[in-house]
Amino acid sequence: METVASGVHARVAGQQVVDTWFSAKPEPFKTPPAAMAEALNGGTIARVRRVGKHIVVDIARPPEGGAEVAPRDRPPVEWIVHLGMTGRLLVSAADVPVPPHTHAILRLADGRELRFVDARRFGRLALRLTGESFTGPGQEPLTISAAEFVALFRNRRTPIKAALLNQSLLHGVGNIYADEALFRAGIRPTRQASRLSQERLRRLHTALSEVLRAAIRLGGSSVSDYVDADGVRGFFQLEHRVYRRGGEPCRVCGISIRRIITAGRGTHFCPRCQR
DNA sequence: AGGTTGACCTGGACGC
DNA sequence: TGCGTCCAGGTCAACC
Repeated sequence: METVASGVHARVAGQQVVDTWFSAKPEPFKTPPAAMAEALNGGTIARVRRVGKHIVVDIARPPEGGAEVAPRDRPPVEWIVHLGMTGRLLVSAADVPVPPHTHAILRLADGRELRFVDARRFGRLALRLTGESFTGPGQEPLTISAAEFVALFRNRRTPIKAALLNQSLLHGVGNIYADEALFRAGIRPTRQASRLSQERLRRLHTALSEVLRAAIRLGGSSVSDYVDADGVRGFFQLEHRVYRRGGEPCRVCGISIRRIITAGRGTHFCPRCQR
């Protein structure tokens, strides 16, 4: 999400939205498409940023009314994009064919288009009109302190993997980075969070921060279809130690990586390196 | 209240 | 070719 947000920001910040189009599928829209169109048309993209797993597009809007009527200020809005599992946010020239499963198009003043494409329709689009800025449900994994991190998990009677994926605690850790951080911290994903020592929770805090920063540096993990705003894949998947490596040898000790289901998700770990 | 499970969707990979 | 099965960067509502 960080890679997508910074890439889209670099490409479209300052552009005016001259027209919008939305698909007829109901799933992607938490705000009705008509209301979204009304709020976005004529607005200017001030900034594109990441909040947890959400991408927030800040839209500044011109005053309402013309020469005859006294102009009325319109407050800025936030266009909230969640990519779900297969969502993409692409910036394309208008003559590039629109991919299948495109659900939203923002036509920009310079002729390019910002497109939201999502085959599985797990992604969501919404509009926020309220004054205060969107912060999301939990704490930011990249800025949380070690002490806050320990406090968040020390009383959770659930596998540490499930706790890491709980977005109301930490906002923005997904399945790949949960598995990779647990490997680097040497912690078995099934371990009850409340039974980990403060020392080990601190190690996990460090490992998570390092994994996320390394992934951002390499443009994200492209396991099957993740791409950035230009449709370019990331490279962090080449650094994965356990994710989707079930049956393959551990890069540290050589024994076979195991794949199990924890918290309803495919979970990968080394039985020797993670205790 | 906190924890766990299945449902929501489509498509790609693989086996027969 | 074609059909069935498993798998998937994530939430949610509905259960225990």
